Amino acid sequence: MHSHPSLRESLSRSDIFAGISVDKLTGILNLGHQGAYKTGEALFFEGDPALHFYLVLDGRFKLSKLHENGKEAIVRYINSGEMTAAISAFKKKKYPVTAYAVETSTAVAWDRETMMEMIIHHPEIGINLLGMVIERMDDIQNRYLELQAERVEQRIARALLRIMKQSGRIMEDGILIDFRLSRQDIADYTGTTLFTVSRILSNWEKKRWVRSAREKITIVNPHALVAFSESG
Amino acid sequence: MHSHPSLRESLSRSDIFAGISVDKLTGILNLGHQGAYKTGEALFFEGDPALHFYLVLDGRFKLSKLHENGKEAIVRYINSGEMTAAISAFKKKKYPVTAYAVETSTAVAWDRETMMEMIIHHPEIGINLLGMVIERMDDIQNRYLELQAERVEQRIARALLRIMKQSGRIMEDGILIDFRLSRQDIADYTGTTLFTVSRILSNWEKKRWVRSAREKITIVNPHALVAFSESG
DNA sequence: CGCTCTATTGATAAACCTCAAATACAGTGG
DNA sequence: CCACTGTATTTGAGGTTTATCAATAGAGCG
Repeated sequence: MHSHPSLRESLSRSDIFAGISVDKLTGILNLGHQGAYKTGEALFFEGDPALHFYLVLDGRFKLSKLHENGKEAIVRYINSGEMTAAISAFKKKKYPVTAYAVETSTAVAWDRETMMEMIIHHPEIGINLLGMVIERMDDIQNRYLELQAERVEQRIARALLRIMKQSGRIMEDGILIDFRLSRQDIADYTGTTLFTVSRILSNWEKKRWVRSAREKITIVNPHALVAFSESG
Repeated sequence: MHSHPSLRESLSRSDIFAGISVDKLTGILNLGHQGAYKTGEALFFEGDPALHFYLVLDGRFKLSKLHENGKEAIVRYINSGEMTAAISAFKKKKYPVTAYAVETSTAVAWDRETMMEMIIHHPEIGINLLGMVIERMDDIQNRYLELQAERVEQRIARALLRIMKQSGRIMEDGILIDFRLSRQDIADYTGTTLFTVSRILSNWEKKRWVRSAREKITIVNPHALVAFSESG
């Protein structure tokens, strides 16, 4: 079957399926389910019974957790080419995890059993997955440490730099963060309030470190931000 | 080779090697390096060049990260039967991760290559590892959310309950946390200061929720703590 | 019995949240 | 093209939580 050639392209470019031969990829592909998602739509809710492993082909999702007191924490952004898994793939859990599309997006999904089959037949996939998860774990552990050890302003600096690295687009006047990112989003990502984010961004705007509009942020002076984020 | 029978016992009881046949286990064992660690000794520093995957046979370690400003965050405790990996198994990283023995402990270690070999030959191990890492990820993500969304007192309540579940020993007068746990440790685990922890524990002691001595804590009324941790 | 490490407690201050009110902006339908 | 409506954002005032600093007390160890 020679159906999805560009899709197969995406797969072989992803970290997870790197090094898997073309015919194997075709087989893997045929086991997955493709879907399209509009902004705000959920890729999965925690507890989704059927599909558990997702590869983002195009677009971007935000992975967030909702606390019972109403506060939301953005765990990470999942960009195209990246995978994510609903934790319930392995276990039921307390606070719901949800992946919302941040822009129009497409993704492929596999259910748990299929994925396990794939790993059994191609252990490299398991190793790649393991590497990915360990890397993410390291990321969240670092942010956990930063949340404990740093002040809000420093955390926001790091957040912007992280997001910039992943999703920045170079423009003449700086590096534009290439999707709708509100003050509230930044607050949820850094563990503060939209008010505090607003004040800090205003302050940075005066210093010409950033320029911002409604849900759009351009980093004008990344160097200054880096220096600040590292010195506190 | 019929050397370490009790060690093999430990392996087959661990989540990672569950379902692996006895002769395979013997082979796996012979590839690992055993070590003994006194309280305070490091199982690994991040960047340890040789050994990367560790199974705790006996005792307990604390996995912590040190921020450049001197603050320490305890990422989790690793109890006997549990595995942990130095992240540098896959990538170099910024803040050092270190695993310190909290009591006299023993562990087996495998290097990266050996572990990869094992996974290639026994993909179930890869799947088990993946499940373990995803579960830990879920744990740290939950704590990340709680750190953002909850007040100190609530976080300390949850911390004590978590640690109690993992390492509690039932006594006549309550559930004793069975290793040296200082106010500073609790502070590093919950993202606060030893002073605040001390005040809160004193307060709880008045309410008869806990009893505490130097580096020893007994939970007298777990029910009250649970109720408090869930209501805020 | 002195030394060192841990814990307690009080006073003070800083960082940040909360709430309120005003303003700016984007998209929509006429 | 414009008015309208619903968000997003800004900014200020005031309060709360929690960190910081200092000083003291207690526990274990050689």
